[in-house]
Amino acid sequence: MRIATWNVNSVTARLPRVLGWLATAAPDVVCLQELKCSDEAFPHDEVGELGYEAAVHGVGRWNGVAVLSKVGIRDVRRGLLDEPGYEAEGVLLPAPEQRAIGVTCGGVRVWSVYVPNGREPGHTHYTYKLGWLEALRATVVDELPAHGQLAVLGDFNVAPTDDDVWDISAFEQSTHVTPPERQALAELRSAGLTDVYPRALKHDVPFTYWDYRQLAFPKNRGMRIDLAYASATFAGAVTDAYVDREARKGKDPSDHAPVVVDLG
DNA sequence: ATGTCAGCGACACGCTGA
Repeated sequence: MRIATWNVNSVTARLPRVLGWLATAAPDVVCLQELKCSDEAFPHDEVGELGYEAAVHGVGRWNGVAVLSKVGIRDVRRGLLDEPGYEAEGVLLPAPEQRAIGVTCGGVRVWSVYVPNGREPGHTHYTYKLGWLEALRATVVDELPAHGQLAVLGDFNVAPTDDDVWDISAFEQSTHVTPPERQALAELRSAGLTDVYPRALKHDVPFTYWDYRQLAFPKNRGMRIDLAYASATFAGAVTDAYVDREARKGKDPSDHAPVVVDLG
């Protein structure tokens, strides 16, 4: 079974690229992030023509996650256990955002997640990010006993080590690399998950994200922030994993490339 | 050679978030 994750930066703006990639890469299950569309506006018919059912958690404009599957969809769970909302300047948004969806596909439990960006260390959004990662950990702890093969895939907005960014000296005072963010990932792994490290098809580090600005992609100024965190049973079944950096090239790409994981 | 993009409100482009 082939399982992939891709932050598409608007499924509406990216639809031709997404459909083309689904047709060629032919994953059985795909986790998408940053849909920027509602469940009703999601292109269910278009992905359906390629054989996918879709479970969607989105509301429009920002965020939004989905799981597409050719091998069935069961037990859909929208949002995390006790998921925090974003509190800006003392004002708590009325409900959690659309950043996590859990689905069982062909016997594999899959979560598609879009971790909050954090904006800058010390910002209320940064505190929210750390709290959100803790709710993700609690959700994994809640689900792991009932599921052998389980994986959390998505845009984690954290680079696990200094080697996962193009130049650590460019990230002073930045989110994505701070010790508390990395500690939150370490606690997630301690709950029983393994970082499935993809092959680099070019260069020496399998980056998954390159900023649109300043020629970051041609200069390979990237980051590895799209991750697959897998249970022991899932990780033990992995036969291959790679970043499809071809999907970052050409006209109207997302700023993220898909991560593809093959299970034997 | 290239030096950001998407959605929104409102109908032109500035604002927000990434």
